[in-house]
Amino acid sequence: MTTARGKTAATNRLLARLPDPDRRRLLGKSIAVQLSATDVLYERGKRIREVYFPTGGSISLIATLHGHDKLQVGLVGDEGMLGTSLVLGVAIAPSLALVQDCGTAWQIDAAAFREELECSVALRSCLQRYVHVVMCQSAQTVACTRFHVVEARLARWLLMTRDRAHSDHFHSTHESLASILGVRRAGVTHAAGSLQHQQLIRYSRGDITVLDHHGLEACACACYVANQDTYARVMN
Amino acid sequence: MTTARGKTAATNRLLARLPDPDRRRLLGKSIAVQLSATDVLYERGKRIREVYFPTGGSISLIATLHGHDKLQVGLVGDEGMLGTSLVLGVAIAPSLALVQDCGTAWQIDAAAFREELECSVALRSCLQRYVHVVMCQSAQTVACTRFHVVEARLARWLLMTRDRAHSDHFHSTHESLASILGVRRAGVTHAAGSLQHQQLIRYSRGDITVLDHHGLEACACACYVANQDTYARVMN
DNA sequence: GGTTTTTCGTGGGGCACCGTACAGACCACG
DNA sequence: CGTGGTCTGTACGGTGCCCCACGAAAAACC
Repeated sequence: MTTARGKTAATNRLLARLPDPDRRRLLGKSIAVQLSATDVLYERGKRIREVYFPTGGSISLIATLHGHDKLQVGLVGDEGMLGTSLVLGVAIAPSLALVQDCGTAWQIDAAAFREELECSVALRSCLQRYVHVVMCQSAQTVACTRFHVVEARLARWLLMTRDRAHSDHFHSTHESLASILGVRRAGVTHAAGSLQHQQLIRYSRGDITVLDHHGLEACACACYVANQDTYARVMN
Repeated sequence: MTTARGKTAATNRLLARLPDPDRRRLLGKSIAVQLSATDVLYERGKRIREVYFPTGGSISLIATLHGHDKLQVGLVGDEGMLGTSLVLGVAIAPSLALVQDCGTAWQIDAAAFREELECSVALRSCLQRYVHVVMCQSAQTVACTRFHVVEARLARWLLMTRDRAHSDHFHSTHESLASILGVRRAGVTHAAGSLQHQQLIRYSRGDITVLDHHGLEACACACYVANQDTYARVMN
């Protein structure tokens, strides 16, 4: 309910878990960058040149099927990182990564990141655990996308984005939501209209406000809570 | 087309990539086990006690949604391994793993496996790459499950299982296929009937024979080839 | 201030698949 | 040889979403 505009010092939750020396050494090799909406950070199959630790905003991981259909397969904010492949020693991006909600991030050169991985046991351990979380969530998403109706999946997306925006207010049109959920634009209009009718959200021309996130949770599929649990269980 | 019943010395393709000394040391700590159909190797959320390197047969990774709906999210044979989580330092299984097609595997105690991971750079590198492959395939599966029709997904599954069985003949009822694909049993009957009508497969009471795998590939979604490409590209 | 662009609402016809149910065919077992 | 269990074929009404399309309203641009 709180809009959380307290502008807490921008941090990344993965980096926050590192011992001070390790984090400091990593940040020493990093630069703070601004991520603007629709920026393309990775393209599927292409080389990963930098990794990112978001400290605000969110990045969408998108799968494309032979050019036409698109679908979001992951959403990364300050709870995660971009470039998990490098943690596994592969410098190829598995999917398109584009900025959904503008924000900031720590950017590190791929080679420098690899060096740090070698040096820091804590970094390796932390990021490998995160990769595991991503794999679990990915499996969950397969089933979710198959079985759950658009309205529930939309509610889940709204909650996830809200968490990463640290705000009840963010931006996304029905059109882009359709591509995220892998449905028609009209399908989103219908589902969003229903949520608005239930007084759970309010939106107008791309401006979305979450009015009642508890109500939204009730509307969303259990995948939202399941993913949160996975993160908490594995990372602690 | 060849039934490949040549019973080539049972090997695991991941282990085959290791330098001789590393592989020998790992196998020294392993035992050969028989996997029987419907054996449960892992349960979601529970501790992983052993890892497996299949040398025959196939194991199904299954996501369950709040008890009811089931769906296969991965299929592992002699091209892969079970227990990828341990490669990431997590001893918790992300999904249910049960034997689909009986066969054999090398089994290694989790602790011993961890030791080997520490020792062998080649093992680490190889398995981390494999984890990356799994992540890519998982992303593909999300989109596939969302967009592709049952017949195409069934065809893909038949091809994948055929590859892992190293045979055009294997066993699975419409009922179990329904749970794998996340559709009704009647839906499988319909799709399988269509494939049989096209002379691509023949089946009877659970016995499935692939008659024309090139024709099946034409029927299957591009995800089959895409996953093969991913494996080849990343592992080489 | 008028025109274009973006965003959202809505409608009709169609398709893939669902839930359920029943019946025939084949196999195993006593 | 009969009986029961397993596996498969099929049918019917219903639903969620598709494709296509048109219209309205708000914002952006000149």
